[in-house]
Amino acid sequence: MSTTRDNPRTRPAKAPLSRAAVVTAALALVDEIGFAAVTMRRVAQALDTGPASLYVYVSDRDELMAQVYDLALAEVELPGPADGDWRARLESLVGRAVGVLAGHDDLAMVALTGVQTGTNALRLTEEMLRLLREGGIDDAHCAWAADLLDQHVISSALERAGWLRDQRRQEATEQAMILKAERELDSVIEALPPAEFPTLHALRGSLTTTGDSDARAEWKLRVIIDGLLGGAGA
Amino acid sequence: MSTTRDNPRTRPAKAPLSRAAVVTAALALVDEIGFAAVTMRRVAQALDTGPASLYVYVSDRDELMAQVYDLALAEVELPGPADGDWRARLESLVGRAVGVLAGHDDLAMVALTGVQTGTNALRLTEEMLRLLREGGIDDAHCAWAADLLDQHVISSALERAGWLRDQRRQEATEQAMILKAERELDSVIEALPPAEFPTLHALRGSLTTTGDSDARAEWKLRVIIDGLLGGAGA
DNA sequence: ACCTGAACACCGTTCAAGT
DNA sequence: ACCTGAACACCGTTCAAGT
Repeated sequence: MSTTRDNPRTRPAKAPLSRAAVVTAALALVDEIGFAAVTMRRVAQALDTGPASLYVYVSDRDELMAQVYDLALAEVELPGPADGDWRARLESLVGRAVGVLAGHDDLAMVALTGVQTGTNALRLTEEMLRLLREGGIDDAHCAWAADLLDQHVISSALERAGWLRDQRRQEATEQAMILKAERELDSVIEALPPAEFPTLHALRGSLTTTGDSDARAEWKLRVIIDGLLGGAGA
Repeated sequence: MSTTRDNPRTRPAKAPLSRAAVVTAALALVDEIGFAAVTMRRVAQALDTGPASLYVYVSDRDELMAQVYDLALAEVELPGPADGDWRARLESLVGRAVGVLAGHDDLAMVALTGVQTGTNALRLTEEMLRLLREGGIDDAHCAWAADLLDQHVISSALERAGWLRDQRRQEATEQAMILKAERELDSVIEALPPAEFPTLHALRGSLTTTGDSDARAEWKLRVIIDGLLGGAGA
């Protein structure tokens, strides 16, 4: 595989370094080797240069990853009239954001460090707020509601990314044991003293069935929107 | 400060290494220098030993941090009858968990890597599930509800930890400019084309007032519980 | 048998020296 | 003026060699 990179036939004649090229290469690497494994040195290597050269275009690793995060969010298409009323559109928007982010390993971790102010992040926030207002959510609460939905997007994306990673690893090892993590939690609960943990024992079956992470994320989103409409949220 | 550690008068005669000692030292370091800055080497240094010695008691950094996370959760007191009905107790429990975790910098990041199966994490989950059932939440949905509440705890703790960090840094530099991040977001929105981002402009005031992170976390929690009671959650 | 010094294979970031 | 080789100050983890 290293021969492919070095082969002048498969590599473009020139590699005109630029901020966009660095960010694009980093996103491709996230998909290839995973978020945590993307280092400045590896990004540089992918661009056939030294790590020091990257600092001409990005100030540090965190800033680079923030750019990568926003580039990924460009993949999220805003829902249109065909997606239904404001609530259906909001659910579409959130679902797509989760899907896109989960498709780039743990990239959503970037958003945990603070509010993202990239163009695409703002584009999604704008649409989220617009739909919330259309749904009659109080102006005073829209910001908090968007925050809550953002946290849902990030958490669900990370959960789903982890699930996908496990899935892939399982495929690679061809193990028949479906969902190792599931069985692990099951046995942990089983070993707990029933007198102190009666509820965990009673609900053991439903606690360890984590397979349908999609259905769960959608259910959570419905709960949040219901809450926004029903109680203190309005 | 380094003289204090080396001074035999202030240091116990022996340092009997153990798993508990390693975990306790690591938690103290998280509070002192922050989650990201805690390395195996620094933990070893705090215990007057070499980094290799830690691997007798923990298998790697992730496992150590999982232990530290669970040790921190021991600080969370379960609500009692004095805290009110199931809902008031649930809100207390969640609020305390957020407070405790936020008090240890970004330690909550540990919980993003997967379901935590430490004793204290399970103790909190047990109580959460018990209260949800007492509140009449369907058995089939309790696991998902606890998951949603967990995500809220972790997200809110990280948000609050970041806010506390900014606060501390601000005090240290004695800067009068209150909440730099706030003003930054404000100016970003201001610079946005109003035609494309009308809602962000309209809600600019409420979007950039992030000060009361406590009130916001409590509002979000109310929304979630309302949603659990009102709609698809029941 | 248990512990650990020293080493291995990495990091992010800087900056003087080159073009 | 712009770019980058080489270096700096770190990492997590391993393992052979000591006690």
